Amino acid sequence: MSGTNRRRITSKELAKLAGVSSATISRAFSPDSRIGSATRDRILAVAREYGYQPNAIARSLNNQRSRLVALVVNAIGNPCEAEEQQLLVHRLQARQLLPILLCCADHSDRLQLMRLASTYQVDHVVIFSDMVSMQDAVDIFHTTRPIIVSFEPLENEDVSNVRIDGSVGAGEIIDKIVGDGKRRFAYLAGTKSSWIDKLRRKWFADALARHGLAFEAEAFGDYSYDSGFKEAVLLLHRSKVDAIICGNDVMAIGARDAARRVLGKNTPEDIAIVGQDGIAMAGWDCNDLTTLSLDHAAFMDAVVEVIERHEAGDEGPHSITLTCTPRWGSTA
Amino acid sequence: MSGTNRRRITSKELAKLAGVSSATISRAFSPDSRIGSATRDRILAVAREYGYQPNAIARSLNNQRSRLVALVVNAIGNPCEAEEQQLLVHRLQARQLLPILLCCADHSDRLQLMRLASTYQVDHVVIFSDMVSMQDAVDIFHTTRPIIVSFEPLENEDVSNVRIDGSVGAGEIIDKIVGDGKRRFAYLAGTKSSWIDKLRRKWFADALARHGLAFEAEAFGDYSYDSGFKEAVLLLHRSKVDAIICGNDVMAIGARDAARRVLGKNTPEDIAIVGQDGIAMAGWDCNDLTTLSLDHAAFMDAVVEVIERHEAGDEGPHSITLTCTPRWGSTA
DNA sequence: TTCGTTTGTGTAATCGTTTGCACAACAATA
DNA sequence: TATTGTTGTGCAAACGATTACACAAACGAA
Repeated sequence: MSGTNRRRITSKELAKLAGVSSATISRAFSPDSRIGSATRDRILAVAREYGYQPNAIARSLNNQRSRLVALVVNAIGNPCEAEEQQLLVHRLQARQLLPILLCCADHSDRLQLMRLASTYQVDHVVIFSDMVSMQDAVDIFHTTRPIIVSFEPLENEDVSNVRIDGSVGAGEIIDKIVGDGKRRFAYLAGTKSSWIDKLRRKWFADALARHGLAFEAEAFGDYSYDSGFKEAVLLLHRSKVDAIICGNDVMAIGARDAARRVLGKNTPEDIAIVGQDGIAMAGWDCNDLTTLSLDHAAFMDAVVEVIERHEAGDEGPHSITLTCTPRWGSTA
Repeated sequence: MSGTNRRRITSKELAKLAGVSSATISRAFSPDSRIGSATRDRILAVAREYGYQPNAIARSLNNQRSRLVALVVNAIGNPCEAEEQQLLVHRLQARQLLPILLCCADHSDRLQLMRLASTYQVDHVVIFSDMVSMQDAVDIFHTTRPIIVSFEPLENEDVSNVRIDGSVGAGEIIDKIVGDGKRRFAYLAGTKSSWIDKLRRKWFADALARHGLAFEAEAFGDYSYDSGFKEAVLLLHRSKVDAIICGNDVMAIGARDAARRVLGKNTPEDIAIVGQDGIAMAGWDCNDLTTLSLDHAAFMDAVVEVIERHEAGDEGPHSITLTCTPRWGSTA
């Protein structure tokens, strides 16, 4: 009930109250273990009365399984990651797995943070952040069943991963824009160091190459609206591009606003602007962005699929590849 | 190094390797404990060599302190919560506290979820969600140092909390809009059942009352853009309001788009639209929303302040109140 | 009746730390 | 030299569960 007692009751104490041994208490809470159903019912009743719940920390120590999952992300504030995390957290919760969030943005010491999480004996690790090297992650979590990485830089490691391939979708988008008469492309990257971003850029660069074109200008932001706005202004002042491919949707919205407000250019007539991610906001009436979109639900299904295989004892490595598709808006 | 050994080395094993007892290993990792500095250095060196880190699960069991913090939120996808969570997670990480995320949206069984988290002996709980009753939270986490609730329905409980008061700011916004000649107000609520939303509505209703006005129409959404859009359309079709106060910024953006696109009404001339939260997106050039804004950083500072007092052993209850201020845009 | 099997329960070891207590070595003091 | 203090270390008992093993009771079959 609304007990205000500070201390939690232990299985040994409950055992005394129910007139059994603590082993029997434990069995009452394990779905398939040899125990009389009368005993179980009685124990569960007494447990409810005294608010007893088995201590997960103690259980984890004994089991060698914590049912904790470390989620290594860049920034929750980024809508794309937020949408994905939301979906993943729900899927984990449905499986009685609890997510521990590690946020790598800003100047936190990422390695130390991962080391800290690893001391909690997490059962799984999902790396979304491209700010940590895969090798560091593998080293630090060497004891955890091999980690899952969300993107894949090369086919180098024997690490389970979920890979995103947008090359085909990027091709379709470039075809359309070139078909509309645009020839002078710029790439507005998420970050300078991100390998994810380098891969994504390559999808579009390859598609351009098939038309005998290449990026005329480059700029680097930080995945934020403000950086998209600011870099687009600079870009459009120093070169005469008529199409900008952006590292994500939020930057694309920033770039669109910059083009419209500062340069007086409209999409798609004066300039084509393309985002990446396919976040919900891109589809809002006020944005209506053309974007290379990923099915986030399918993405997270894939992540969970790998986790479940690991749970089942099949350590893989497993690899699942997903593709991105264009979502057409009025900006390109 | 890049060891691929599955099992983690224990303090007892390391003790053998270093020629000491496991107690000494433990002391080497405790900042202020009686241990010779030569011994400590040697142990730390050997530990690094074999990749030893103390097992936090075992430590938690012994210490009765897990350094885990449960964050009970509605939805990470909601930008306002995402921004706040981001700030909070950083502050926690800086204190070597790890956040466990409980996401209450959708149809997950919130109570069971909280019970699950409570078995992990979390040191603190922060309730952001208004989908769980405070009483449930207090009951389930009765063993944890009293929980922190982000808003406060009434002065009813002896629970530490951080309270948001927007009454003054809401008054300023209403004054401005009434001064601009608007008289017919609607409230587009976040949800029907949320007590947070009821409080927020009251701030504006009280301000209207001072002008001898009241809300002429009401509608209920779910804090999403789509619900803001849809409900605004219905609202504007069935009543002749010239000002809409929305439950959050995202719905306000949806309402603004609906007014513009479906009804052909512009802000602020034809209709005033006001948001709440003060998320970054509200300030984007394409939105430029007038909103009752909260300083999220100060908010999270306050949450951490309470956590730190609890950590220091002062269980309070503590209460901190923050106020909201208008952020003027072009929609009102 | 007697033996083998099934069922339900208790005993005790284990998971990997931390920490109170005891004690040896050594330094400082009288 | 004998007497205190101070340091550094080990021993062993927690912390709160789970589970292999042992065993008694109940049951069916011969």
